[in-house]
Amino acid sequence: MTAVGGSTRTDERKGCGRLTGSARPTSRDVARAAGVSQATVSLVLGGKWHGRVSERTAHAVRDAAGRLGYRPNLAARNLRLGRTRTALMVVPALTNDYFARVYTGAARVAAEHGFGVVLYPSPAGVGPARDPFGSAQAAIDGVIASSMAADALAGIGGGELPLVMLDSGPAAPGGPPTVDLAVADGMRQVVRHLVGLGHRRIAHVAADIDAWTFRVRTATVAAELAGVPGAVLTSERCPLDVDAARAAALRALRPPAGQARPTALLCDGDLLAAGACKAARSLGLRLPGDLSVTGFDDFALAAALDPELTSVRLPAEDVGARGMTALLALLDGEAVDSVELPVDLVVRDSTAPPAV
Amino acid sequence: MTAVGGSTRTDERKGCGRLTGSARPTSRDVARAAGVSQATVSLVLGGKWHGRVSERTAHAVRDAAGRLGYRPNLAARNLRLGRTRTALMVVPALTNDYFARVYTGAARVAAEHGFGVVLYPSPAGVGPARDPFGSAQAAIDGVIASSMAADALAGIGGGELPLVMLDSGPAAPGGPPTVDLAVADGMRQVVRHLVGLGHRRIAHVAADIDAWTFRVRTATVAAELAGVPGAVLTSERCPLDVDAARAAALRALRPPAGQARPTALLCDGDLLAAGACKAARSLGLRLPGDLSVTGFDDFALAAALDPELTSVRLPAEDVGARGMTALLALLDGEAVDSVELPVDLVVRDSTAPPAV
DNA sequence: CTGTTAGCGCTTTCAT
DNA sequence: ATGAAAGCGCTAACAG
Repeated sequence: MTAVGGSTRTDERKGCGRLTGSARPTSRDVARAAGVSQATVSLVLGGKWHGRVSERTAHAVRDAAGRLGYRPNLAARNLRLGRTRTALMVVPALTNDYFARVYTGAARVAAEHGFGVVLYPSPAGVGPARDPFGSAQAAIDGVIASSMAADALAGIGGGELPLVMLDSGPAAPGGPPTVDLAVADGMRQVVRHLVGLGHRRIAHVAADIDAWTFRVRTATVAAELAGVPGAVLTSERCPLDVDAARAAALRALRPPAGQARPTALLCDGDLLAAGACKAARSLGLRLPGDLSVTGFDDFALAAALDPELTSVRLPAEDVGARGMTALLALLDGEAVDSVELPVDLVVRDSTAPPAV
Repeated sequence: MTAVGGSTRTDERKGCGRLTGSARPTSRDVARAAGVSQATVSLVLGGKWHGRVSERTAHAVRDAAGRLGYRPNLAARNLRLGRTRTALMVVPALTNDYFARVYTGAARVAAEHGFGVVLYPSPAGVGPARDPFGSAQAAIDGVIASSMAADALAGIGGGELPLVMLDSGPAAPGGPPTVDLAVADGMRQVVRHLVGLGHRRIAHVAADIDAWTFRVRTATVAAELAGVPGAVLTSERCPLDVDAARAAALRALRPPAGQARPTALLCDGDLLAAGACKAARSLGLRLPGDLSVTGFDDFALAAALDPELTSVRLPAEDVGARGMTALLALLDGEAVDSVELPVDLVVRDSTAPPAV
C-alpha cells in the first residue's frame, strides 16, 4: 500500500505531494556549498568543532546550511547512532486531564534534552492502536508507562527497553523505577478534613479498578477512619464514569432501614464526585448543607461543577517530568531512585459541617 | 549528553540499560540462522515473496525470525525507504476531550495502514515543546494540523510536507485539503431549538478566539436570529474557560436598565456553558425553568453537569479519521477533496420553554 | 527461486 | 585544521 509512484532510480527523487522541485538537501550538499567535507559539516552542525575546525570554516558551513535550509535526516542519524532520542509513553486514555498533563510534563523535559515523546494509548481504550513496535512507529529508546496500562506492556517488546513506571506503587526490588503520587496521604487529608468538619457517617464511592492507586485509596480511607471513635464507613464500588457513580451514590444514600444516611460522600475521583452530586440533587439534598462531597484528581471538572469540588490536586505535570527525568537517567546508565510526589487537598465549596 | 558508555567499536554492542546480554538480532542474523541471504529474509518478512521464494524457505525464515525475536530496525528501514510511515498531528492542547478524540480517530486509521501518529501540542499551550523538526522527534511523512494551532505551523518545516488542515474552514484553492465540521449547521440547530421553545431574548456567550470555527458560530447565530421576528440578540465575548464564562454570563444576565433579561444563554462551548450555569445559579435563577443554557462540543462535561447540557455533538473521532485518510491519500499522490462532517444537536435538560 | 550488490544520509575514526 | 572512508541495518535491482 501507499505506493508513492514508480520511483525506482535514485535520481528520480521522491516526488510525492507538494515538493517544490528541489529535493531536500543533504549534509553533502551543504559540504559542497561550503567547499568543505561532509565530516566538517557534521562536526560543525553537531556542535563539537571547537578547536578542530577554524572559526572561518565553521561560519561558512553554518551559512551554507542556513541558505539551503538544511535539516539533518533523522532516520540516518538514528541508524548511525543506534539511538532515536525518542521515548514512548503508554497511557490508558487521552480523554483525560490527568494523562494529558502528565504527557505535557514529560514532553517538556524531553524537549529540554532533545528528546521526543510519542504516545501510545493502550488498547484498553476504544481504539486498539496496534503494538507500536510491530507497526511502523518511530523506534524507541525507552518507555514510560502508566500502571493503569501495565497490561499493555506485556505484548510489547518493552520488556527489553529501559522502563519507568508511573503510579504503580513502591518499586519492586530489581524492578523498574517508579514515580508515584502520595495518594495515601491525599486520602488521609480528605478524611481528616471531613472528620474535622464533624462528619462521622461517611460513604466511600470507590473506583472499581484493580490498580495500586485505587487499592491504596480504599485501604487508607478504612485505616484512617478506623481510628476515629464513632465513625461509620460504608462503601460502594463502580466504574470510573459519571453515570455509574450516580447510581452508586444513590445506593449509598439510601441505606438499609434503621441505618442513618451518610453525611459525606468521599469519591475516588472528580468524575465520580460529579455523579455523586447529581445523585444528591436528584434526592433533593443540597450541597454542601445536607451532604458533603469530595473528589480526587482536581480535574478542570472540579472547578466547573457547582458547587466547586473539594478535591485532591495531583501534580500531574511533575509526574510526567520526573518520569522523563528518570528515564533519561536510566538511559545514561545512572542509578535511579523511585520518587513519591506530594499531593494537596484543595478545599472548595462542596464540603461543610454536617447538618445537626 | 546521554553518553551510553564508551562503546566505540562495532562488536562492543550498545550496552545501555537492561540488555540481557545478547544484542538485538539483525536481518543478517536471521539470514544466517535460516541459512539464506539477507535479501530473502527481507522478501519473506516484507510479505512480497509469493512466487519468488519457496514455501519451505519462507517458513525457515519466519521460524528463525521468531526464534531470535527479530524486529526490523525502523531507522534503517526509514533511511532506505525515505519514508517513516509516521504522521505529525499538531493540536493546541491535549487537556481537552475534543482533541483527544480526534487523535484517537487519526491513530486508528493510521494503525490500519501501518502508520504511527505523533502529537505536537503547539506552543500556544503551556508547555513550549520545541519545534519537533528541530528537536530529535521522529521524522515525519506528513502533517495534520488543527487550525487553532495554525500559527504553530509557521515556524515548523511543515510547509514542505503534505498537510491536512482540521476545522479551518473551506479549503483555499490550491491550499491544503481540510476536514471541517458543519458548525454553522450546528449553531443553526441550536438557535432553532431555542426559538422553537419560544425563546426570543437570547444572549450569545462567545469564545474570544480568532478562529474560523468561532467566527462562523457568531455569524450564524446572528444571521439565523435575524430572520426571527421579535428576536433580540445580545452577545458577550470571553476566553475559553469556566471562570471567564461565569463573568461574561453575569454581564449578559444583568442587562442595562429598561432591557429585559435574556431567557436563554447560547454558549460557544461546554466549558463556557458550565460557567454560565454557575452564574445563573449565583443569581438565584433555576435551570432550565428560569433560564435555558446550551453548550457546544458535547464533552464528557456536558453529561457531568447538573442539569445535563443540551449541546452539539461533534464527531471528533471522525474528524481525526478523515484527516488521516486524507493525508494518506495525499501521500499516495491522489487528489483529495475537502469534507464537511455533520454535527448533531443533543437535547438534554438545560433547555426548556421560557417562563411566562 | 535465491544470492550479490549497491546504496539511503549520517557520524566517526584515522590519516594527512 | 581538514578530508577520506567505513559502515549502521535495511530494501530493491539485477544476475545467476
